[in-house]
Amino acid sequence: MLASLEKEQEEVSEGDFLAKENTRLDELFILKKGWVIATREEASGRAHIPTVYHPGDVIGLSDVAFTHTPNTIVAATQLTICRFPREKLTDVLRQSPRVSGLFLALSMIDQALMNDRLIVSRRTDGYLRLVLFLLQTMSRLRLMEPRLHDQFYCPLTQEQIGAATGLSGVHVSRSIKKLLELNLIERHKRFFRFADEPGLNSLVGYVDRYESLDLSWLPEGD
Amino acid sequence: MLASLEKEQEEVSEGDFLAKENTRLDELFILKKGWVIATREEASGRAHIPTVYHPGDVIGLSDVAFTHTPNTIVAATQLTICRFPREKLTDVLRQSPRVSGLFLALSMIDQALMNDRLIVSRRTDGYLRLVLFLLQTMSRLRLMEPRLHDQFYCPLTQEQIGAATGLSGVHVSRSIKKLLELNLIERHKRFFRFADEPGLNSLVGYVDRYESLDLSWLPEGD
DNA sequence: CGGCTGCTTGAATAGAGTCAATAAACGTGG
DNA sequence: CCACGTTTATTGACTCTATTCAAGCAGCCG
Repeated sequence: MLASLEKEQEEVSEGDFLAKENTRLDELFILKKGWVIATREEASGRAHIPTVYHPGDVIGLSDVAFTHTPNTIVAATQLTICRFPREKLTDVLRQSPRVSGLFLALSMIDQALMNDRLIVSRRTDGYLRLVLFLLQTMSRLRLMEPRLHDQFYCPLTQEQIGAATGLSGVHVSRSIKKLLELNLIERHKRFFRFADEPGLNSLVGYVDRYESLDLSWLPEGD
Repeated sequence: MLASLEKEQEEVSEGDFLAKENTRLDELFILKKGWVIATREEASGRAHIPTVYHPGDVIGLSDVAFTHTPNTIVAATQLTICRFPREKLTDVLRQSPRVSGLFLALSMIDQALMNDRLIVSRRTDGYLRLVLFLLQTMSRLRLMEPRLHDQFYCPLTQEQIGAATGLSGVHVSRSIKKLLELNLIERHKRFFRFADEPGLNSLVGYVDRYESLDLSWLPEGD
């Protein structure tokens, strides 16, 4: 079932749009390769990135239920994607209780991650938002590529990291510096390495949600 | 189908717990009457309220996918609830594509609302967080009780509103004062009335997500 | 070797938090 | 019905931290 959804792959260039703000989004995308960001301009004019998508993610699960999406969805790197028209979602619901449950689970997971981000976004200490960003990104990437161990390449500019964490680009730079000085991370260009992951975890009380999944309630069969 | 889920109602007293942090949550709750808050203590020790539930909400949709919930779920008022064991979710997935889709839609809606909150939480202007809180709450309550028009009773203390918006209790008081001075709202005790709803909307670029739902992709039948 | 973009650093500003003191509202029991 | 104590709300003074503006510094590509 899932395989049938991923028949036709498609390449997308960096900077291309998968969806534009205030338009109807009538398909989902399954991201096979690359990073995607959802951006949104806020009333004050500042750009925000509510979500960053990584390989394996289903893009648009929080948008298809609405007549128009509030987000602009952009390829942050070169991509490989599979399109997933909305009617196919209807088919899935009709035909496969298990895959339906998986979609529901995905949505729940996204919500849990966003909850964690929401809490941290409300603290004043900005560098902790960066810490959570790094930890969540690492966890997510490890899911698909366990061999990454303790480091990853972040294709986003510091300005974009700021938009994703709610900091100004300037402050992202300062926060990285602080983490370097505390010997919590190392960095070479856009590679980040965790020098002291337990230390980072305890700073924000981080829990890897992927490690505490319980999907025993999913129906068996296809 | 849905009716069968709501057979046995149950009363819960204010202050009672529906779930405790770091325990397994193996049932959902359908909230019939009253307000419920999910609370969480953050690393620094400050209390946060990531979600406030209102009549009609399904409580715990972001928690059942995990072996333990990060949230403590508390009755903010006297409640009427229906329990919804996790196995029943499995039944729903197996038996009713449409209700499965509805659950998925609910989860998507929650996500969209949280996205809006996340964006606003990242701005510095605190009184705007309060504005969004009021607007989202009003929209949500109107869903079930359209006759409310432009006012509602908020059973939460200002300290709790602060925990829900990411402000200190003190600052909630100041922000309310500011909105009163701008003639955007009126207030009598814990009743809030919108004196200028368009004005409030434009402050935060508010969009009522409930009014832009598109559920045409839900399968027909039960 | 320019010219671009992205990163770093400094100084000044603005806004939210904290602490603390008061005032108002609410509930309880006499 | 009133007096008391507790909780909740308001206000002021001060601190701390992220932002903004601005200038300088890489690093990359043509």
